[in-house]
Amino acid sequence: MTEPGVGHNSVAGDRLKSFVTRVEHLEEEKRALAEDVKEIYSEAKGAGFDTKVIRAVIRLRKQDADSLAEFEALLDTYLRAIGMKAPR
Amino acid sequence: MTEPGVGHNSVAGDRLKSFVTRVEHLEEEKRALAEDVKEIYSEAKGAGFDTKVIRAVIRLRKQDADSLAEFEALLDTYLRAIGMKAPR
Amino acid sequence: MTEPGVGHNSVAGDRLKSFVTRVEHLEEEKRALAEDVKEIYSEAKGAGFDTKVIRAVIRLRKQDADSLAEFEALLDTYLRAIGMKAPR
Amino acid sequence: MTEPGVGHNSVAGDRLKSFVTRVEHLEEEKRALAEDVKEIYSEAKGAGFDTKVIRAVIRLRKQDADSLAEFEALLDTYLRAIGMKAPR
DNA sequence: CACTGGAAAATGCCGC
DNA sequence: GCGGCATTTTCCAGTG
Repeated sequence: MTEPGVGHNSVAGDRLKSFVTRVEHLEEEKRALAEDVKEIYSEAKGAGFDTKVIRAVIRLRKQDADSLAEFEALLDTYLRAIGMKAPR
Repeated sequence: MTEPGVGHNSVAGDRLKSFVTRVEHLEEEKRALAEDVKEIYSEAKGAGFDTKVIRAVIRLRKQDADSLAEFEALLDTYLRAIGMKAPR
Repeated sequence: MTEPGVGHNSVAGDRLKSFVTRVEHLEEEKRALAEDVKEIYSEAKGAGFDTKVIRAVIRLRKQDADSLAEFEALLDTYLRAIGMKAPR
Repeated sequence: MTEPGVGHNSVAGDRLKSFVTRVEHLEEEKRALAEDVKEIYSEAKGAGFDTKVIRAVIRLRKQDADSLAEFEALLDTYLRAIGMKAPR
C-alpha cells in the first residue's frame, strides 16, 4: 500500500515544507535587497550626505505617491458613481 | 560659467537624486517580494493550513540559524580573546 | 460656572498630563536600571572579563528562553488545531 | 587541594555567572516597566487619546529637559571659567 | 571623534 | 477596528 488512505501520510507534510521553503527563499531575497539598501546609504554617507535626510526625502515622496494613489482611487469611485466609468 | 567653480551646482543634487531613486527601486522590489509572500500564505490557507503555524515554523527555523551564527561569533570572539586565533 | 458644562475644560488636559507624567516616571526608572546594567559591565571589565563575551552569553540565554517559549506556543496552537486541547 | 593555584578554577566562572544573572535580573525589571508603559498607552487609547500625540508630547518634553540640562552644563562651565563657582 | 553594531522606540500589518 | 507581532528606524554606547 503506497497510499495509506487518508489519515497520516506525508503529502501534507511535503506541501507544508514547500510553503515554508518558498517563503524562506523570498525572505532571503528581501534580506539581500535590504543589504543593498544599506550599502547605498553607506555610499551616500561616504559621499557626505546625511542618511537621515535621504530617508526623509524618500518618506515624503512615498507619502506623495500614496496621496496621489488615494486621490486616484477616490476619483475612480466618483466616476463610477456617476456612471462615467464601467463598474468593477 | 556653465559649470565649475564651487558654489551651487546641481552635481550634488544629481548624486542625491541617484541615491534616492536607487533606494526607491530596491524598496519597490522588496514590496513585490512581500506581495509574493502574502500570496503563498494565502495559497497555504486555501490548502487548509494554519498560517500561524507556518509562520511559527519559519520563525523557529530562523531562530535556530541565528543562534548558530551567534554562537559561532561568540566562539570566534572567545578564541581571539585567548589568543588561539588571529585577530581581525 | 466654575466647572461643568461640556466644551473646553481642563479635565482632558489633566488626564493627558497624568498619562504623560506616569510614562515619564516609568521611563526614568528604566533609565536608572540601564545605568545599573552599565555599572555591572564596568565592574566586570575591571575584573578582567570581556564585556562582549558577557553580552553574547546573555543574548544566547535569552534566545534559548525565547525559542522555548515560542516552541511551546507553537505546540499549543497545534494541539488546539487538532482538537486535543480546549480552545482559548 | 581545594584551591588549585591559579589556572582553571571555578571562581572566575562563578564571578561571570554572577554578572550574567545580575544583568538578566535588571533586564527583567526593565521589561516589566516597559510592560507598564504599554498598559498606560493602552489605557490612554481607551480614554480616547491618540497615543501618537502622547508619544510626541513626551519626546518634546524630553528634548526640552535635555536642552535645559545642556544649558545648565554650559552655564556651569562658564561660571567656573570666570571663577564665580568652585572648580570640580 | 567618526563608525559600527546593538538596544529601544515607533510605525505598519495581519489576523481576529 | 483593535491588539499583538514584525519590521523599520532612531538612538547610543563602545571602539579604533
